[in-house]
Amino acid sequence: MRIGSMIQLIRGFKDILPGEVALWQHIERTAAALFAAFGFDEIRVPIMEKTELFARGIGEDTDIVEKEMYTLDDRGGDKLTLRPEATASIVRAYIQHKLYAEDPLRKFYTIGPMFRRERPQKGRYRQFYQIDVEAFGMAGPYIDVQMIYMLHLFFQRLGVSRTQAHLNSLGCPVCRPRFREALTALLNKVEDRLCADCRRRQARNPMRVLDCKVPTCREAVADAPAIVDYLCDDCQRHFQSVTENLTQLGVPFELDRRLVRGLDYYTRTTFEIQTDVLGAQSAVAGGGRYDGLVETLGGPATPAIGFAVGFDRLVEVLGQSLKIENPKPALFIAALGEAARRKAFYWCAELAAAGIYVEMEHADKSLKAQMKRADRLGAARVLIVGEAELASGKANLRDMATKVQAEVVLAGLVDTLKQQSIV
RNA sequence: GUGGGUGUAGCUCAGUUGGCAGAGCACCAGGUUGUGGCCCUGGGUGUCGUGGGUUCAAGCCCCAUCACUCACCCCA
Repeated sequence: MRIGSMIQLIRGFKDILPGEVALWQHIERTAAALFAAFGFDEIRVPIMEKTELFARGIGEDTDIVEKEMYTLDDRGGDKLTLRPEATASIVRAYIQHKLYAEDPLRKFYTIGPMFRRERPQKGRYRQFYQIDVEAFGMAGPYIDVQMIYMLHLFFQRLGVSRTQAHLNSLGCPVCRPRFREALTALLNKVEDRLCADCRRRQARNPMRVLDCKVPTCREAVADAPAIVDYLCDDCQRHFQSVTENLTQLGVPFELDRRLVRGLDYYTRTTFEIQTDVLGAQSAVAGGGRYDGLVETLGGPATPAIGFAVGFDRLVEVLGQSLKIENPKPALFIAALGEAARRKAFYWCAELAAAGIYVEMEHADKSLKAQMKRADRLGAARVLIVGEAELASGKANLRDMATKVQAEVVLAGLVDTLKQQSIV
C-alpha cells in the first residue's frame, strides 16, 4: 500500500485541515469587520526580511534574536530571516514608503505566519499565526485605550470568555534609568538567592528578573521596586489616563506591576490578555507602546503602539466551544448508468457555475450507496436519474428531510430548479 | 536548549509471565436487481513511529532515533 517512505511535516509546523478552516475564516472576518470600524487598514508585508531589521528592531539581547530565528544566507550574501513577529516589518514599510507623508496618523493590521524556533508545546508552534495591529503617530493615551478596547470587543464578539487583561507601564527613556538603578541596587543585595538565569539577566536586562517564575527568585524580589512607582510625571499622567478611560469604557483589567515583556522596544503602556485554558502558554494577545522604534529603524521620531493576537491560541480557545458547520449541498444527483452519469455531470457543471453547491457520485455505485453518501453529506434533495428517467424525460426529486418525492421534467432542468428555488 | 509522559487500524484505545494483531466507532459490500438514517450479515482497511540488538520466538525486553505531548525557558 505504501510506496516509498513517508515524509512528515516539519517539527512544530502544522497543517490547518479543511474542517478547521471555517473557524479560521470566521475569526479573520470578525477581525476585519471590527478593525475597519476603528479605521485600521490591512497591510501585507513579506514573511522574510533582512536579519538586521529584526536584530535592531526587537533587540540583540532578546531570546528571539539570540536563539529563535530561522536565518539563512541568501546567494547574494545577504542574511535573511523568516519573520519572528510583524511589527518590525510594518515599521519598515511605514518608513520605506513614507506612509507618514500623506498623513502621519496611520493605523494598520496584518494577519499571517510568524516563525520562531522554540521547543513546541501546547499553544506554541514554530510556525504560528498572528493578527497584528499597529498605530502610528499618536502620542496621547486615547489610542492606547482605543486599542485595548478594540481587543476587548474582539474577544467579546468571538465569545471568548475566561480571559483577563493585564496592564502595566514600562516608563520611558526619562524614567526608566532611575528605576533600573533602584532595581539593580536591590538585585545586587539578593544576588546569592537568585537562580543562574536571573544572575545572567541581572546585568543584561534586569527587568526580566521580575518575570522569573522560580519561587526563590520571586521571594528574593518580593519587595523589589515596581516601575510604576518610578514613572516620570508625563508617564504617570499617561498611564493614569489609560486606566481611567478603560474603566470608563467598562473594560475589565488588572494592574500587573510585574508584567514585563520580552521585546526591547516597548515603552509606557504594555498589556497582555491571558487565559487559563491553554496550560502554561497563558498569553493569547499582547502588545504595548513603542515610541522609540520608528526612529531606531531610521524613520522620523514617531510614537506608536501595537498588539498581536495569537491566532493559533485563539483557535484553540474557541475550538473548545465554537463549532462551525461546513456547507451542505443543495442537491445531490444520484445517477445510474453511464448515460445518466454523463447528463448529471453537465447539470452539476451548470449549477456550480450558477453558484449552487451540487454533488454527485462519479463511480458506478448502487443507488443505495449513493443515497447513503447524499445523506452523509447532508444534501437537502436528491435527484434520481437512470435509464428509465432518461427515456421518459422525467425524474424523481426527493426531499431528504420529508422523504417526499416530486416528479420533474428533465428538459430545461437547471432552469426549472433555479426558478423554483429548489436549489 | 533541559526534564517527564506517549507512539498499535481513518479515530478512541485494549493487548497478560515474550508465543498466530484485537475492540468500539468510522468505512466498504450485501440483506432490499432503483431509494438514506434504524436493524442484520460479511469485510481489517496494520511496516505495532523508524533503525538496530537480545531471543527458537519481540507490540511487549535493551539501545538509538524521529514525532507527538506536558512542563521549564520564553512568548502570541
